[in-house]
Amino acid sequence: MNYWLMKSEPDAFSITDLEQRPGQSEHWDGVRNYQARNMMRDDMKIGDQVFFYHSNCDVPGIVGIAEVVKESYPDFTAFDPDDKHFDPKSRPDKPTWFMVDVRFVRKLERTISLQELKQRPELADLALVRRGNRLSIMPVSKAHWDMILTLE
DNA sequence: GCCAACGTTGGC
DNA sequence: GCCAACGTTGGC
Repeated sequence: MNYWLMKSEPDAFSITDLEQRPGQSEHWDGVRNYQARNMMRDDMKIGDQVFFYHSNCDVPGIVGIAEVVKESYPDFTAFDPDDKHFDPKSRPDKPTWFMVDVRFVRKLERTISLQELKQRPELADLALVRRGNRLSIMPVSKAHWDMILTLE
């Protein structure tokens, strides 16, 4: 089993939004970065655990846990000219962009803030806290996953 | 709102 | 293939 962290702006889609979706699951559309796409397309498997991270907000940090429930398939929002994430280069017969479905598992008892994660020497090589990192999806080692949960 | 740190685009 | 210009991300 693999572990991941996925960023979302809570104004656009929050952990509470996921919790309130029918079946508490949602497709993770809109990823338009090749590195992130490759991880979704090639490496994210059913049952993988995901830290749900709120970015671009008052207190950026990890707020909950989700789980992969459907492996990669074409991101159909790329085909829709009216969609914010429309990409004319991605065609249904040859899609550029992919997504997975995730399901709500639980909220953390409290937000584990980015500031707090940065202060932990054990997490110094966690991709999230590395300088200049902007990846919206990144792998988390089991050791880091377990360590982060002890902070809860 | 600012701006650093990227990634992408396109002229050459 | 290089690289300047531009757009985006996301913390602060």
